[in-house]
Amino acid sequence: MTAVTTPERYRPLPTDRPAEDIELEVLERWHRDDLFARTLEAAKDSPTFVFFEGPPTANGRPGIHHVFSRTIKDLFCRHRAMRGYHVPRKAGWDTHGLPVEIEVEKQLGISGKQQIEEIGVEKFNQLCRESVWKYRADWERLSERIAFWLDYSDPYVTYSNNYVESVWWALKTLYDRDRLYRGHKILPYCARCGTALSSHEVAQGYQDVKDPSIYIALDLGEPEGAPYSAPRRRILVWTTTPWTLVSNVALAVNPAIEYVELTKRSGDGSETIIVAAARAPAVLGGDYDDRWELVRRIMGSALAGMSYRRPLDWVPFDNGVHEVIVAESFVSAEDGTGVVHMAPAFGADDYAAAQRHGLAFLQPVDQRGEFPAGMPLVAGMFVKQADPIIVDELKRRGVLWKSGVLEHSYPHCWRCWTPLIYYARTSWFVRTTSYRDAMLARNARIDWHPEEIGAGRFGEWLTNNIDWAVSRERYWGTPLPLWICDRDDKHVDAVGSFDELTAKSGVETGDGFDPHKPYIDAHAWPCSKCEGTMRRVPEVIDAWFDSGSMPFAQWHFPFENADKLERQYPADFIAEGVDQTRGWFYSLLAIATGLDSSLPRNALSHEAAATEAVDTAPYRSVVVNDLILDADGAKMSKSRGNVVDPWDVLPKYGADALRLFLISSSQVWVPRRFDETALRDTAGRFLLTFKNVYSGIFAVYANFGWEPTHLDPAPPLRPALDRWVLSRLAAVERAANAMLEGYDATGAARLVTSFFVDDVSNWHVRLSRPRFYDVDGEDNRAAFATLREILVVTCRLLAPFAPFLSDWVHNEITGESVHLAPYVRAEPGESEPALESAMEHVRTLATLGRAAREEAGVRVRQPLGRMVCVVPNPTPGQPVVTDELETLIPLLAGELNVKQVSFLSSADALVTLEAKANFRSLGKKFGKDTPLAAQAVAALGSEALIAFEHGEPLAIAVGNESRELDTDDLTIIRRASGSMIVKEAGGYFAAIDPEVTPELRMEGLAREVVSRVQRMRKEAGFAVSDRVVLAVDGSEEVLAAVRAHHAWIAEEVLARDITTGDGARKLQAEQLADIDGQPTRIAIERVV
RNA sequence: GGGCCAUUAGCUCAGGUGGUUAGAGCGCACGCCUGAUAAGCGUGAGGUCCGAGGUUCAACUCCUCGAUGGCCCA
Repeated sequence: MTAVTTPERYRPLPTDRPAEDIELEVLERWHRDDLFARTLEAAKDSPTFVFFEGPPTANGRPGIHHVFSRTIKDLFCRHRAMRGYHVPRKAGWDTHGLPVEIEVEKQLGISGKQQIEEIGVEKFNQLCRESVWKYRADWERLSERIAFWLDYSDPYVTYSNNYVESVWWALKTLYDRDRLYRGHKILPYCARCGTALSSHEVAQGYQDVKDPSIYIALDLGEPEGAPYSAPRRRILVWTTTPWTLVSNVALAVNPAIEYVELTKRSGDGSETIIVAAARAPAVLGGDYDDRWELVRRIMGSALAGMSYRRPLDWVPFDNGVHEVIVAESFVSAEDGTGVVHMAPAFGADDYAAAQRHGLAFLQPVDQRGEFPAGMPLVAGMFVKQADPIIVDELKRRGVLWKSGVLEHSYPHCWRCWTPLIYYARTSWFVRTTSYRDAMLARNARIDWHPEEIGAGRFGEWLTNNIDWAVSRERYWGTPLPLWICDRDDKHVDAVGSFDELTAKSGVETGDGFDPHKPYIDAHAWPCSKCEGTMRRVPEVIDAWFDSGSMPFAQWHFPFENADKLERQYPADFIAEGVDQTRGWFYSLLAIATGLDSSLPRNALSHEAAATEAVDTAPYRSVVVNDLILDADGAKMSKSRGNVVDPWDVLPKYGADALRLFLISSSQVWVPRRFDETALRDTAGRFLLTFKNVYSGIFAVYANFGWEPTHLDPAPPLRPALDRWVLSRLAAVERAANAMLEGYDATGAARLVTSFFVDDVSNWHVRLSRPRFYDVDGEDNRAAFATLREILVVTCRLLAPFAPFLSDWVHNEITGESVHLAPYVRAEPGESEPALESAMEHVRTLATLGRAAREEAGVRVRQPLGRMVCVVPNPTPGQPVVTDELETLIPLLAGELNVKQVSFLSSADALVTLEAKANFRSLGKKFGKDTPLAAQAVAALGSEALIAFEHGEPLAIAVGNESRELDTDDLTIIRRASGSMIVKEAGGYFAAIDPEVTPELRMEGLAREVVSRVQRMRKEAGFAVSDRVVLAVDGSEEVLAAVRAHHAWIAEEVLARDITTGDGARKLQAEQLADIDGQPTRIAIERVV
């Protein structure tokens, strides 16, 4: 482009310039202009769109899946900001909890609570406090690099004093409402480490082991008011943990399962046993029927309420119901005997059943997992080691029915591989079950994406809600603000603020106060109800309670900022991964519902109109994304080594391509594979096309002198091609906006990108290319004005997905950032449905016409004479060839290089008709004979079908019967006949006359020559505006063609002079070309 | 161990109240274009719709069982 003399208004975007380069340039400008702040400032008086940032833990490096969820968050916020909303985005950090502790344990090379205590909680927590910031810089840097606009200047931090104080307020509020209580929780517990394990840890420790598998037979007592005097009746019970039999207090049966009572055929009927009917073969042997006789069948519901004698009587009962059979639906007939032994201290199901039935509670096992001194036989033994001794004792007592060994998967401690035991620990609970229905009602108002999670996974989870165990016997977390009297543990002080703590304990809570362990545990005060001392409970709380408190704790509510909370609650939108279903999505809802009217705008008022503050859930809309898998569909994990580091991907493809790929490859709630090849081929290719249209067409030619002025024709005065694409643009603009408002990012991204590729690049720009060359004509101005509008609006539509390139181009064209532009224009372009449908016709016909040319074997450069078209007519009587279609005919003729295009109202002249059976309709009439009927339909002739189409009856014979057909019964297809080459699809026909007349051939040769010359000009490095002289020598036919089209060729190749036949003439560039098989010498030279 | 979801062209994904012509993009083959050129465009070939049974005139679609992958729960 040496000849460019005008200054470059529009910077080009060389295709070899790395994506990263452009993005870093844009980042630099954002930084310089403080753009994020400016967008907030610009909308400060507008309605607020409330977004909650789910706080990440910054003690791990951010990965590709974080790029994914952060892209989702950013794009919807960005869209709403462009729609004119004020969208504050406060960052937050999740800084408490087990993951932090584990990270520090690793760092110290220690493991387990004992070793932590050896090091000292003070030091340990100090390290935790530092550890959470280990990767903070990485997070901030990555967020910035991927254009996740988030305000990091004043983040909420869950360990900060203000945050902890707000959480205390929430806990006390719950306590005062009787929604926080002390109970027991059965936890997987490692006796060696002395610690309960999280479910995540348990999942890591499953191992196949051999455990005893024993059946015991327990005597039934006489049920009160029994109608018969029974013999000795025993019920069979199965267990793999004999040691828990010491604590047996009840048996459970399923009320809906049938049980059988059997007696030995060889016996005298004085002894019977009871077992689930379905389990008898497994327990007694497949041939049990030979040896056992059925006495009666009993439903589980009838067994419930009976009493029995427990197997071991070593531990006395204190209070509670015991030695009774209870009905429980969790009992299955899949294994065992259909009768389950209950030890409420050692099983979650058992404990829950104990709560329901008021059962006794026996816990003769200490924290080391050992039976206490004083216990017969097993005193001081680790419970698992006591198993054989207990089995022997059962045998001695005649209770053991049979024993064996079972190999199964059992959880072990992932640190020391000690088998875990399920163990009742004192725990504090939020009584979520007491307001479960309110949570369900609030959930019903949440707009879930995808919908199924709200009703399904989350709804189910809420329906089966159990109380939330919020206490943790750990160190680094918000301390549970409860102080308990050492004389009487029913005396409890809940502390809801630091001032309250000061008032109670006298301690100063100003600067330097740290509410964490171990300092907080030092504060004590006299009990107000007795002589005792109030001491804090040792537990900290679940970190999910921290993050679920963020709506108010981020503002230090209720101690300050009540106005901010009022404005920024509830959230209009949140977005996180599916793993948050039982995590943050739940904790937000559980806490907000539990606090109820203690939070502003949080009343449950279903009847209120939607426009009012019926803010019944802490978030109105939630977008849930699924995992990112590796290219082979496997989960990414460190151990597999298939984790993708975003920092490897970003320099290669850029954040725009990465974001666009993640969003558009499939709906965000479907697991997606991360494959660099796919990224390159989809998002990368789209962005390349976008750059090409800007740089290779718009910028290059506009820089020859066009700029937007009043001289540009108004849109209604532009050619149909322009009006068509502007109409499409307006439609896409509307639809993309609607999709984003409905949280369908994938749909919007696909719509915008496919519009740009198909309609803009492949059609409008391709057909308009010659229009850009002649600077300053009316048509040229229309073409530029149209392309400019397309580019500007497309940049805006693309901005949420590809915020860098769109801004670069938008800024280049308009001088303004795209992120300050409106997503939808105030005055959208004209919508012209008739023109859009006419263009659909033309594009379909062009496809068919190309296929016909292909079949005829005539290249596009060779003009042909005529093309005949048929367009399907859904409304007979209305003309198919509308004015709009009429105006587009030249485009079709040009695209297919034919001289004349005409339309027929029916294809009858071009084709013969064939019929194809419609099975759906024929099946109803002919039933089993449908295949025969179909054959008869296929055999119908063209003439009969034409007659049928004109309304005459048509019948086929099947078997002996002849039946008349309806139009529904068959589909008529048309096949080409005659000399034209015909292609058909969906009722469209394009027929091309393949005859090349001598005249057409001359013209074809002339075009061939032009094509060669253009290529030579380019190869010789001439500028597009350079004038040349041209000399052609070769066959008479070629020379004749050149002479015949002399003027046209001269115009096309900018030739001042064309000479023919003077083979000796020497010019700057010369080439021996093959023009349609004829050797031809072509020479050109640049002239001034 | 229990529950849920997925499995469609070589790849990534659409789709279908059960009806005989199952779509798109990429890749591939062939061709076009050569003033977007380390670009652009078109045409075409690719599918026992995961497998096995069953229901039905008819199954890729419905039912049962199974395989593989993923998720959740224990």
